[in-house]
Amino acid sequence: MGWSGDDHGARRRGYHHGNLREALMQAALDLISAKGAAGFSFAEVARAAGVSPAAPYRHFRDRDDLMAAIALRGFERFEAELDAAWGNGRPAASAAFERVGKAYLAFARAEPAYYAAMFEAGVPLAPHPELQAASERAFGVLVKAAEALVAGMPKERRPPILMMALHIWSLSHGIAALFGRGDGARRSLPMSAEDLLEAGVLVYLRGLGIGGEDAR
Amino acid sequence: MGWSGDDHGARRRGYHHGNLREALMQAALDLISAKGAAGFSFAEVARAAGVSPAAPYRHFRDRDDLMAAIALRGFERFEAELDAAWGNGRPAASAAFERVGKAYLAFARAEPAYYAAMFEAGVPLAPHPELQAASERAFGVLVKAAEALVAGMPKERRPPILMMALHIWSLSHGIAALFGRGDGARRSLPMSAEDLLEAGVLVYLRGLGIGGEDAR
DNA sequence: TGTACATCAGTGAACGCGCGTTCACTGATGTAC
DNA sequence: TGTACATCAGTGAACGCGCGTTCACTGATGTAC
Repeated sequence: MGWSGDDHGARRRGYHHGNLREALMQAALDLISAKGAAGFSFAEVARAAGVSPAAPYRHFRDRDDLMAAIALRGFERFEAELDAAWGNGRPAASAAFERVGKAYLAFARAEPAYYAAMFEAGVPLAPHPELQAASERAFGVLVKAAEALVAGMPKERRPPILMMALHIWSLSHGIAALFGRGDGARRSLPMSAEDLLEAGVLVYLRGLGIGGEDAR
Repeated sequence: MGWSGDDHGARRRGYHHGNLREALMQAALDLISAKGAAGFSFAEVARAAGVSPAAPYRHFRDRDDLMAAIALRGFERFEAELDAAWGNGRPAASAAFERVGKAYLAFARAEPAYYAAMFEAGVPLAPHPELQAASERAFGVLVKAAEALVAGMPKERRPPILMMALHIWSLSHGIAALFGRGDGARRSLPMSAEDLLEAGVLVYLRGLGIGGEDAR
C-alpha cells in the first residue's frame, strides 16, 4: 500500500499531481465498479489516488460533488454512444433503432460505474442544472430516433413520440438494472439481455404498427 | 432523543423488549424510506428502536442480514399483492393483467423501503436460498398471468411465456425505478407512471397479437 | 535572461464522531419438581 | 401453589478504526518587470 494505488491519468510530477481531478474521478470509478455506488469514501478515493486526505477538497466540495461530476460525464458519454449508434438513422431507421438499444445495454455493461452514478447513486438532478441538461440530451437521442421511426406513418396513426421514447427507455433501463450487469447478475436468463431487449422492442413497435410481420 | 424513537411493534415491557426483531426491521424500513437503501447503520437502527447497540446482534448477524430479512418479507408481500391483484384472472385475463401492472407500481410507490431492499440494496440472492425462492414466487405471478393471457391463442401463435413475463417485469421495474417514486422523482412525466405502464403494456400485448384495436 | 513575487495545489497533523463488534454482566421469563 | 434453576434477551462500557473536515504550512509554477 502507500504508493500502491495506480496514479490514474497524468503521471505524477513531484509535489504537484498534475491532474488530480481526473485521477480522483478515475479512482472513484474503479471503486464504484468494484464495490457499488455506495462503495467508496472521500478519504478512500484520496488514498487510491496517492494523495493526502485533504487534497480532494481542492477539486470537489464533497463526496456528492464528486459523484455528480461522474454522473455528468457519464451522461455525456452515454449520449455520445447512443448518438453514434443511431448514426443519423442510416441505413434505415429500424436498424438504427435496434443499434441504439444494443448501445444502451452495452453502455450499462461496459461502464457499470458511470451507469450506477447516473441512475443508482441517488444523485439529485435538480440542484445541478448542467446534470439535468446532460440527462435530457441523452434522452433526446431516444426521442429523435423515435421521431424518425414514425416519420413514415400517416400523421393520424402516429403514436405520441414522448411516450414512445419513455417506454423504450424504461424497458431498456429495467433490463439493464435487473439483468444487464456483467458481474453479479441477480438472475439467470434464458437469453442474453440484448436479445431480450431486441425482442421486446420488436414486439412493442409491431404493437404501434411499425414494422409488423413482414417488414423489419 | 434517547427514548425518542417510536418503539415499533410491541410496546416494550421493561427489561425485555418483547419483539425487538420486529422493531428493528420497522426502524430500518423507516430509515430506508427517509434516506435510501444506504441510509442506515446497524447502530442507528438500534438507537431508533431504543435499545443498546449490542442488542441487534441477538437477532441479526449484521447489517446485511437485516437487509436480507427485509428483502425477504418484501418479496413475500410483493407476491401477495400481485397475486391479489391478479385475482385468478377474473373477470377477464386482460383486465386482471392490467391490475397486476398497477399493483406493481403501487407497491413500489407505497413501500419504497421494501422495494429498495429487494432491488436496489445490492442484496445478493444466491447465498439466501429462501430469498431467491421468494423472488421466484413473486415473478411466478407474472408468469402465471402471462400464461392465462395467451391461453386463448392458437398454440402456434403463442409467444414464449417466460420472455413475455420478463418483458413485462422489466418495463414495470424500469418505470418504477425511473419515475415511480413518490418523493424525489428524478424527472417529471407528461403522464402518471401508472398510465405510462398501462399504455406500454397495451402496445406490447397488441404487438403479440393479444387484444388488438377492437378487443377490450 | 534573471529575479522577485503571487498564486495555488497538495501536505500532514490534528480533531471529534459514529460505527461495528466484544464482553462480562443482569434481570426477566419459563419450566421442572 | 411455591421454589430453584436454566435460559436467554438486552445492558453498558469499552476497543480500535476510518471518516470527514480544518488548519497552518510548503513547495512548485507562472508571471511581471
